[in-house]
Amino acid sequence: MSVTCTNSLPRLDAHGEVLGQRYSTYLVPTLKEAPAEAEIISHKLMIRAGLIRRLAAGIYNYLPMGLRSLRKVERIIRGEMNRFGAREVLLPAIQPAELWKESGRWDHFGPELLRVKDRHERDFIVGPTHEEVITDIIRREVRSFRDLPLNLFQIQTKFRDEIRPRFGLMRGREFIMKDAYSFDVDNAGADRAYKAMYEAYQNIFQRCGLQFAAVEAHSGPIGGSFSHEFMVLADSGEDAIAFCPNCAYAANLEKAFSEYPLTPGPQDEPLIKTHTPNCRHVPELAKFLGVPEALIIKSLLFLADSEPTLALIPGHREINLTKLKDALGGREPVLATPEEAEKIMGVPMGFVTPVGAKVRILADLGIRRLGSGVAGAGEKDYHYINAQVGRDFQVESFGDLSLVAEGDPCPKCGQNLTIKRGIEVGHVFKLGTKYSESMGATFMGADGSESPLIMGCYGIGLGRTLAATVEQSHDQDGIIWPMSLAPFQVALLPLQIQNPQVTAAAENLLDSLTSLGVEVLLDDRDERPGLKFKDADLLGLPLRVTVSEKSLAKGQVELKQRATRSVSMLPLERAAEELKTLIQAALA
RNA sequence: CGGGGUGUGGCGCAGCCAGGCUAGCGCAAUUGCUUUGGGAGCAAUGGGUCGGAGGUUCGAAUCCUCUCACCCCGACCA
Repeated sequence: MSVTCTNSLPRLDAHGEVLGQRYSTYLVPTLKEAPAEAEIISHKLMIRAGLIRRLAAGIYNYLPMGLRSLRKVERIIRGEMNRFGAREVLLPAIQPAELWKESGRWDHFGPELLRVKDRHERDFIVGPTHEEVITDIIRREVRSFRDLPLNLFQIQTKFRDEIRPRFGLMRGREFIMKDAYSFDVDNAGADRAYKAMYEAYQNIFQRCGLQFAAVEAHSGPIGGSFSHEFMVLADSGEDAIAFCPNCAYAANLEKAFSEYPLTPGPQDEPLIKTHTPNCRHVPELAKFLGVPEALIIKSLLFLADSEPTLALIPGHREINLTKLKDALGGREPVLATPEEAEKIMGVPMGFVTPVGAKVRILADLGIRRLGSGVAGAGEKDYHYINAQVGRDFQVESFGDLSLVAEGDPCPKCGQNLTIKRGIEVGHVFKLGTKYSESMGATFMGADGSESPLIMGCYGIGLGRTLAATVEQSHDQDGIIWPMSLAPFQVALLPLQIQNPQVTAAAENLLDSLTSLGVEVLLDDRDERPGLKFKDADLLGLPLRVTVSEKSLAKGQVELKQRATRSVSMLPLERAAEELKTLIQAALA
């Protein structure tokens, strides 16, 4: 068995990638039908186009074509990170448990954290993120303000044992992430680092050809820090975003705030207990009493670490669990079941009352504006009318607990907000001193005093960025790659490969294109034209060049642009230069 | 974790409820001939311990028990 050898080695680009790849010697297992496991379009197309294959739930192989695109995302990210002053490192995937115990996250991270033991029964984790490791480096190596500021990043594999991985690369358990960590001596410096990363991220997603928005994000109970998520707009996105069509306001629904319209309840009216048979739910109660739903004080019983808390919110509003969790100091609120509620409050759900309640009561700001309203009476089939805040029941604290809804007024300009869906591809986060304090990462200032470093962290999901690109850029026939992320820039299709003239013309074009640094996939398979066209559409390379007997007779080749489907003829001898020009224009 | 569903050749599926010879179909693969600008035709060929284990039975892809894997929905509003 012998293999035919080409007389020369292939041309490589500056990154060591093959410029002109022959389909016949590549691995591009395209499929006519999408495997049943794939649900969303990007997942289906990435499998059908032979970019990825699933190994286990939420764990994927990148095949050669997929890897080429991944590398391009990686290079764009690396370039912008370097440009904005971050320095690349590479940290281990496996980390000793001690570090996580020190930061407190060994106990608090939950089952997402994959814990493993080595042969000596010592505890390790597979890194879901690297704050601990990076902080450990800094506390060992950085002593003085003279070493600062510093921003370190890496591009590396993470593992998070997600409850429910789904949508292919979109929410995997193992995934590749760019994570950066900044260290500054003061808040002003930390803000500068944050702004630099914000700008870098805008460049990155722009260069990836994505339609995206930077939105205010939930920052959790980590302190008075702030954060932004970079969202790719797509209907299949797992996140909801509130947008103002008028001003620049945009926020993750978890974070979005609105002072929604509300008519205050009557003041200083007597508390009246009234019979409300079978009125368990807000709409039926409002209808029965002939009052607006907003006047009803919804009392929801939650358990946080089995401690009961009553959350009050106007009847026409919904609770934002993320905000409630923050109000509970980061403990996960779980809505009590009807049985638990009845056991704790002594009445069936729907009649639970804040009046005289022995549990902790938190209320939405709307309740304070409401002043008084209809509340459960703590007795089956009875409600109170004119239950007044402060007089009839006491609230431990008021806060923003409400979920923003479509049409709510914008907190900045008052215009009606709209809600769109998005895929979170990046997150910039001001951490403050959470890790530097718990892990003792301090520096000595010019005045000789020792202070904790101010940190920031900044992440981008590479696979998710790739999937989001496909999600946003495809048609019925397949992927439409932006020039910047396409595995190859040109698909070169000789149609009659048994015709030596056609083959020679294609080989010559391949040679001149690669000598100009153009990335070409030459479909040298002995297949019918229709099949090659279908595969080319599926793979979605931006420029398709067809070499056929027909066009060759006129000294031309045919160019078809994947995105626009526009067709034009190029003179054979100038084809390479013209393609090169097109590519440069697209990348500019 | 709760609910629903699916595991049959590389991919997509039928067969299962009413057990019965060598387990089928389409695509893909291999070979040959024809064909050649939008997933070709004909012919032949190869490939499956029917997810796994146990059980019932003369006989199990099919029925029962256990188990593993995967997918979807939910884990949210009184």
